Amino acid sequence: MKEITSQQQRVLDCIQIYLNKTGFPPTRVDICKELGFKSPNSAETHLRALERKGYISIEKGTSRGISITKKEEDIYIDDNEYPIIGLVAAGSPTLAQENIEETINCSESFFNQGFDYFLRVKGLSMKDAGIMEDDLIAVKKTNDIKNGDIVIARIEDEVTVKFFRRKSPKIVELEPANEDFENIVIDLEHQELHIEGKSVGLLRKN
Amino acid sequence: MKEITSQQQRVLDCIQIYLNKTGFPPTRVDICKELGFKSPNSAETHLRALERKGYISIEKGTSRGISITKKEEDIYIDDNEYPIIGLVAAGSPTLAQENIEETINCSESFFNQGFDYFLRVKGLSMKDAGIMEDDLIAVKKTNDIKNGDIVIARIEDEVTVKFFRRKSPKIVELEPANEDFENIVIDLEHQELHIEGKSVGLLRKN
DNA sequence: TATTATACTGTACATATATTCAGTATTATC
DNA sequence: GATAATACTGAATATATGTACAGTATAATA
Repeated sequence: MKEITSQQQRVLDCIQIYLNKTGFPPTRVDICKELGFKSPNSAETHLRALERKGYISIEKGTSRGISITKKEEDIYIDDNEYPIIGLVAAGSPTLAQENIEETINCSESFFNQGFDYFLRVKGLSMKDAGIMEDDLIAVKKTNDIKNGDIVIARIEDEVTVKFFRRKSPKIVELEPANEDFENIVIDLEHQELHIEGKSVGLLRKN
Repeated sequence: MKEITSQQQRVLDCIQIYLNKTGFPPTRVDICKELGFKSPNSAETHLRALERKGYISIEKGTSRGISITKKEEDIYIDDNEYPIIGLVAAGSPTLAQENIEETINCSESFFNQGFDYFLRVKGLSMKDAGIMEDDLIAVKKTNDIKNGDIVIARIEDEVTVKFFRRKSPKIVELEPANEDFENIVIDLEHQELHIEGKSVGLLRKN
């Protein structure tokens, strides 16, 4: 992270204080009022400098579109805050900040086994297993998968939740729990299958 | 804190998720995009309702001037031990010591609303609602029941979990979520129906 | 010495945004 | 049966806000 000047630090502090006080970021004019500037462009140039140096990000054309960039230390989940990650149609579920909807505080042993994050379910392909849309699956990252486990699997770029069935050393079937969906048969010689983890529990908020 | 409707809850959740994702609150149009509304006034009226009920505050004339009011539950660091009670075929679920299988430690606000105990589900009469055998339902003791709520009901000595449907002032139907089960029709003039509470969430340990 | 970054004032303008008004429809409440 | 609350669409508007442009001045850098 690049060095910032004392004035830039004042602006950065001002944003944080304003956020704590109001719950939303300041406008250029708000910053000017707080710090005594007379032109909104004074705030603008400082904001641009802070963005260039990686301390904030600014959404273009968006009012109050300032967000303070989280330091890496803050991203890693400490102790008992477990992130909820949206199940995106394409791409792997990652712990990148922008994918985290919310966090839930509970103990590591909440679901008997340890787990790593919550995955928000899309669709009804596992409805007969009692997994409904918007349910939160407690996911444990592991390669220790047994037949019949509910796994979070990635095929190419598609992430899906299904029962795991190994048919032969080279053939794996991913089986939905919904008669409207078909089994996904994967020939490991020709297709790549990545197991993100398995379900160790489920949480539903009405 | 007053009750809010499911749509108002969706808007509240939308604000929280938007905040977590971007670092600043959404505009009316942002909320419309997220929830599929076509008029900014749809978001506006929901926001006004949420403000009136004390869930958010809105700064007048200020873009993105929404802040989520902290709940009392969030201010106190509460973890409580919530008991798991077995759903016995006959008799009311009671908090008597001998009925408590185990306790679970979590915050009161774990399921958005407060709740009182966990009920372990027997049978599959609610399977199409994603409630499977041995699941734990978070039960809130209340008489504030709306049609479509999942209630824990006692008829004479039999305790059951079903959808609540009031058909007329004197007729209530308890509707299972499983085509192998029949609706239970209760004539309040001739049968006693006691509502133990309603489901506000669900927990499953694999 | 020329260039770049910092640190401002001041004006102007397109547009992002809150907010009001006019409707329609359904449901709950009195 | 009337009233209020919920749940929307759709259009219109004043203003809040981002952002570009034109300047001035100082300090650091190459």
